[in-house]
Amino acid sequence: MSEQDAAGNNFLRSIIRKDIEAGRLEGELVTRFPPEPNGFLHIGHAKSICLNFGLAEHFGGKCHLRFDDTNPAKEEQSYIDAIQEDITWLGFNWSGPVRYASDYFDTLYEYALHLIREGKAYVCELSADEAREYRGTLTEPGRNSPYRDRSSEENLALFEAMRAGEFDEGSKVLRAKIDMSAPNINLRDPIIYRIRKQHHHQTGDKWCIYPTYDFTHGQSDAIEGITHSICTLEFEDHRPLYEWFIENLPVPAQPRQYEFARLNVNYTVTSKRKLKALVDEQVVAGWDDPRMPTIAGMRRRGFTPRSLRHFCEMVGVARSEGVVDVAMLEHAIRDDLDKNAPRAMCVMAPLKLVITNYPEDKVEWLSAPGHPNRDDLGTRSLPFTREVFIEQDDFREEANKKFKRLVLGKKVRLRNAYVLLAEEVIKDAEGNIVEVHCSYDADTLGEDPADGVKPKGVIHWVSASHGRRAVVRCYDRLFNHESPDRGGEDFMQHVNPDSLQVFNDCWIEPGLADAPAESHFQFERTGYFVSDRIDHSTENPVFNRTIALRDSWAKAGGAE
RNA sequence: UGGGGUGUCGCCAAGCGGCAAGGCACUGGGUUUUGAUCUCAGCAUUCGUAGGUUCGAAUCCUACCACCCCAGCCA
Repeated sequence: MSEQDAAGNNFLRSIIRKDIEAGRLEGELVTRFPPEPNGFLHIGHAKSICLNFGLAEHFGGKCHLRFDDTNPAKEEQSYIDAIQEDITWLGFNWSGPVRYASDYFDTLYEYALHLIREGKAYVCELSADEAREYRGTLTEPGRNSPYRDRSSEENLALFEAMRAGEFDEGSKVLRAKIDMSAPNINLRDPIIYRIRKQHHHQTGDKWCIYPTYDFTHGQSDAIEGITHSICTLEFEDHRPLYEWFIENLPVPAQPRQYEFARLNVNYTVTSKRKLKALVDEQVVAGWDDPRMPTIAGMRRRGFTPRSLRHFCEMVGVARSEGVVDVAMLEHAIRDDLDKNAPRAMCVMAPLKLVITNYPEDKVEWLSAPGHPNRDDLGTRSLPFTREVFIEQDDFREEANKKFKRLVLGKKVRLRNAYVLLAEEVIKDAEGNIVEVHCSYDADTLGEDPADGVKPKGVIHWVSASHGRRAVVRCYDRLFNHESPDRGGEDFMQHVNPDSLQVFNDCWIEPGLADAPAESHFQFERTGYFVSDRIDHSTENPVFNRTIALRDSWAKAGGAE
């Protein structure tokens, strides 16, 4: 086993390995990723995707994509489309066609009839409220429904009438007859079919009764020959029911369910319900807003499939619930982009520098590496001119020795260019610094100054005459509370009001405007950015900040 | 005072009776035309607690404690 494998090792791999060794797998490993199309996929789903597809990849098996579409009231075709795009973007390919639990509605209906004929299911006419009462509580057993002992014939007739649309929604349900006194509430005659006079995105108006999750999932797994059905911990209590159906129905295979702990990340929410609320209440611009922990949002923010997959690998798979520090996610994307993103320069809050000893009309095209330690990323040309922009934060009239940038009367190196000396500050009537006049040392291109005194600072810059205007959006965490979830409905109160900051007067090196949408860069000394996949164009460049560079100076209070 | 789970470093997480991996975070040193990267070093005498078995226990046994999930005709 390679080190890589050892890192990705987890209890599920052990289980599968043992199954293979014991010859319990007749064919190959088959897993599935079963999203309900009622929202966009989020980072937690990414973990499940990496797990299910990753397991199949690792053991040379297959992974199906199956939409768990048993509740037409909440589902939409648009979500189906988005989910497929997310999975593909992450770099996974499902085996065979896109599948739907609704593909099996006919079979599921037959299974229900089978249960009825066996005396193991009945039509119940208790209202929802009554059913709740009869169900008992966590500590008290339930009571049998008065409809529990109908004959198979009567149940068959009633169920068929349900299917024919003869009853109102909520008036009747089909229940499995198991045990109303079971300590596991899921076994207290669970509802397996309910009446929903709803148009279904896949089956249209063919059905007015829909099977529940419990009655659908395991049987769908069996029909598809899923060998290991992996879900999150909250379904653990459903496993006995999953097994009950498999045992009591003429299904073609015997899948097994295994559970793992879902992913939680601090300073964020991973609940489709809450994410939908953020969209519906327009706290964000949409499911793919760069601040959203959705896969589409993170993509737009500038995360890469590789970084997300690496993150999921780092996080691991286990059965203990915990909260992963966002710092780990941030590490994953920085790590990837540091290695792979070409470098560029962008000034976000410009201050004009006039290099007084540089000829007015002169333009030098300086060569700069695409990446400091990757020659394969080539070089780029930077126009050097008399007037350049630097960051306002990179100049001070006076400063202590810790400030390694431009100070009046001191020297600094312009990244990939010359060393210059700040000689004069020009201010407006209010005393604001308007521009700084400097002189440059023509012998310092790629060389240290002749006097041997090396400037301690290096700052980025963009030609004022040849640079291009750009809009840069900086994103911060959407919530300013470590666990916005806790305490129930109040997560909206923790929304960070400053999660988006737009810079409209940014200057980028000219070549950057030609970047295609969704290109990743490191703006040196600033952070990692991506050209927006929707709004960016050569005419109107728009970049999103994916993540800032680590900044030990700021951390130590340097920016004070 | 039901059932099902989980408890190993600030956060994830290996470990499966032989003497506590790794990653993130953090701290300190070095390199550096990015206060980035890289690099070196440090970071659990201890595994929820208390007993017990054993030459030996995070790993086995017992009891206790804490936290999570379950009473949708959601998934």
